[in-house]
Amino acid sequence: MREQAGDVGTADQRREQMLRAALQVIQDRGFPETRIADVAERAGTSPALVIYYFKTKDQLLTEAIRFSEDTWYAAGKRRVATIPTAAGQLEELVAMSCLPEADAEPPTSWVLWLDLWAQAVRHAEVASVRQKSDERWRETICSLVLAGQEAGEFGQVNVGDFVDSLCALLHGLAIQIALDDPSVDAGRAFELSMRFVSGQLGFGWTPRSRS
Amino acid sequence: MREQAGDVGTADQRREQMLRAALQVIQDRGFPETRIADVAERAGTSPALVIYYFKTKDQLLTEAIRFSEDTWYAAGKRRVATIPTAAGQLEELVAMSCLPEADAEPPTSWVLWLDLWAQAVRHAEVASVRQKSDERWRETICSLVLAGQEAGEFGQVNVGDFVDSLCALLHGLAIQIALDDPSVDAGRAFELSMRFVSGQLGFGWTPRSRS
DNA sequence: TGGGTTTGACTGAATGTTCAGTCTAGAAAG
DNA sequence: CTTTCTAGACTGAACATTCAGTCAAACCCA
Repeated sequence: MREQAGDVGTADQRREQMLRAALQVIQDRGFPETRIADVAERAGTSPALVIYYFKTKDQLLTEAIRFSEDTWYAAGKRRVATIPTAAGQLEELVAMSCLPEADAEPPTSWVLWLDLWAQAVRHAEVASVRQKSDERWRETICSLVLAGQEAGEFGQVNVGDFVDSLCALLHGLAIQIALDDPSVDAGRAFELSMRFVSGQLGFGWTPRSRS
Repeated sequence: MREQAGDVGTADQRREQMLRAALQVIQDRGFPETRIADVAERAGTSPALVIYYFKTKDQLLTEAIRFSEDTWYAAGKRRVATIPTAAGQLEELVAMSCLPEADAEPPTSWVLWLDLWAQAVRHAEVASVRQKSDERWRETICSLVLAGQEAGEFGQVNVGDFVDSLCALLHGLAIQIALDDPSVDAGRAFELSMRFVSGQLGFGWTPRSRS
């Protein structure tokens, strides 16, 4: 096997390159309208090669979504790890699901979620990706809140109820953001979420500048 | 034109019949996978006839969604009108967006919303349907809350913030319900929503039996 | 070392299917 | 007889997938 330093032609890298390309296409054409040819073009290869790596279009798209979710979750974990207080961590998570990131690699945007949800209805594989992703996310928040409660940062609310409500709220706001709704932009969504969080958990919070 | 009493062949009725058929197909195939032939079959006619009534597939689907939203909104208005207190009215609206209806004609289900959102991203016409529908809904709740506040039923929260949060929450919960998420079923969604509402507006509320 | 053989990455040109939309003509109503 | 409505057959384009093979690196064995 080629193990040299700057080698960009490895199979794994090719795969990932295609997954990224797929995500971009999904983002601007939508999941069901995404053509293999588009992905190939974006990745600078031929349709046949895409099929060579992923047996079917379906597999390609499903893996792309999974890839996106995993990356997003990993980024969340990483960012939270750098923050000391539970309140700060929670704020960071809320920020992640409200405020757009400049870096964005791959660009896990809200639009993708809309497709994810719509596909999950009929597509079992996608449904399971979503389900797992959601669960993972909820558990992250859950344990974070519990830690905050033990540390005395947060009041004693029912954690299960709080987490489910917060997640629903964030998803609902994500829809507005994704669709550019004039009444709720990203900043507003962030503020509403944080007001909910601080109100429920009983800690003080005031709007600051965006990071 | 035929104006006789029991006539089911009128153009308008034909249209509506097709719209209903379209909604059913969208529901179980998804918006982008809905074929003219499916709709025709469901409506018991030919594809050509469907095109005769709606010039294009796109127009058919868009109108179907609009039809669904309008019907749903009208039903909401009607139901709310029969209830005296603002708190009761609000509860009814929350129930409508959480609890499944047996009658359902046409079956405005959550699944449809997922498609609506996903389509709205790229499809301007659909986006405007969604936008208007959302706005209408928000205004309904808004004026309802204001009325409740004047009547002294509700406390003095910022109505704009409350409405946007509630709508987001309801949408987020709708996703879970639509996707049969094990952690949040319809009943739970209703309870979480009502707890939020009563908490924010400061009125007493305890779970009762579903209507 | 050098020949042959294997293997993985890759491609361009088919293939076959699926559909939206058209065309033509027949039925029904007035 | 004319207008409105309806259907069956058809067309043309779009697209996923297949196929038959090319090319080059890697491995093997004398």
